[in-house]
Amino acid sequence: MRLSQYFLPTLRDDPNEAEIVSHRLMLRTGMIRQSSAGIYSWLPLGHRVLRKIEQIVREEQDRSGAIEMLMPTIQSADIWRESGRYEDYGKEMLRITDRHEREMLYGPTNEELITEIFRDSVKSYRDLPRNLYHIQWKFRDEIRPRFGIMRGREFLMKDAYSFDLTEQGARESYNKMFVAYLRTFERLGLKSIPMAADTGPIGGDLSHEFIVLAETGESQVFCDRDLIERSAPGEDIDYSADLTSIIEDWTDKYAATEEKHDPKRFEAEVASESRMSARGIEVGHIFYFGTKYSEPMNCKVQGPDGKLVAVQCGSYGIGVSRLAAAIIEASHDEDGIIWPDSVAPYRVALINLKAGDEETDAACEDLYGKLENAGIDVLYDDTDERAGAKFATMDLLGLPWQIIVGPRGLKQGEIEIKRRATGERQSLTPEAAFKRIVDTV
RNA sequence: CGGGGCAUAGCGCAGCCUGGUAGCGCACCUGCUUUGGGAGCAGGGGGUCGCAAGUUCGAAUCUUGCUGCCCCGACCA
Repeated sequence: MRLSQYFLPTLRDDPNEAEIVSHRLMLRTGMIRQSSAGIYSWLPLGHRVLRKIEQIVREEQDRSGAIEMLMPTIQSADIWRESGRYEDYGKEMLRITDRHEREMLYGPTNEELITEIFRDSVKSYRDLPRNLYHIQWKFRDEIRPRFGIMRGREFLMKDAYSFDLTEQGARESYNKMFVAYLRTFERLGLKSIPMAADTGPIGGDLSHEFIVLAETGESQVFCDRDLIERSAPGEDIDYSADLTSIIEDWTDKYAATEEKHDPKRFEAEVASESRMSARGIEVGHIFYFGTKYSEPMNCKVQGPDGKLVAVQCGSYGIGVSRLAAAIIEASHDEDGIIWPDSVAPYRVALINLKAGDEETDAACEDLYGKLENAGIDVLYDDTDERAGAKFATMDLLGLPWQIIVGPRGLKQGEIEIKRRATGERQSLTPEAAFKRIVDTV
């Protein structure tokens, strides 16, 4: 993409209303614009990031055996009456009346809808287990939206729903999602820690929040330092195998959010040098809820013995739009964003230090064409801004690599590449620079 | 929802107290000079001063009502 042709309204100053760093940077880099309280438009740059995150989430869901679909944003109140949640959900649910005075709502979640679909289509245990997911916009009319995209009212969420015949089966489905989440967050360049969460009326040990560590995170978390060193299972993970040992490995150390923190247990279980207190952001939540919806909504299948049984269910959320902010919270410096390679809106910033100079233009055009042909996303600053302004803007945008081309270097037959994360620079011939970048993909 | 604050150009702000031609910085446009870390000079464009009513010869400024947004708290992917 040529910057001269792009839509990238950056801001030099911090907007007054932006309190946290991700909100400030998202506004300044022209990723988002507020539309009303807690509701945002995603401008081209932000949209690219959102799509990249979404794609990684999708790939890991697919790998785990979950099946993608798409449910609507608007739902009928009827199914929410069936589950009994229509009254329970309160004012957080945005209620809408259509022209025929039918009661509708903008979905804050989809348990009811997926349960209705499933019960109408599946009658036999032979069609279990299944895990269905979608990536769709949700709306929760938060009392106080804040922190930009981080706690907006409208947000993009991946939500998966598992259906099993037995509790044991449900536990296996749960474990698959657990592992898929570890892989997802790692691919997004984040350190995530699963923490036991409230299980609600069902009880048991099957609910975890996935917390990303970031200095500016909104909740206080306490854990064993060992957990930070763990890495997620590799691509070759076999989801049909027993995953219990992996889960145990990740849950045998102390980890709790402020709400569930027990200082006495913390001190008893964790050696003082391993005790860690940090800030975190909740980016995922998984839980098993058994027949909470299948029972009242009559979602039953015939078992091998011919008897009807209510299906065992769980649901699994990832805040896709929130992740964009969480990644920035976890990865930035005083100059701007530092995108992990996997979600960067463009991999390379190509900086023409003297647009209009024949030799410089030619060198840039050549590189730009080669990079594009190699399938590498490149944002080419072909404007006639001054060098300093270009550097500042590109540092702000935080693309992983900068290729800096100017007449001075070209006289020696060299251009410069810079790694945004470290600031490390290297002078190379254009050919070597191209090869260097291609090799990192 | 309780408490606090703000609303003047795309962004950041001054002007309001003490009513009288709407201003500054950044951004934007034109020209000249400049050109490897947010350039300089000159010229220029852009504002129903959140909305409505009131007071007044005259309201960004005073009064009342409303709306929007932000911050703190309880709640949350």
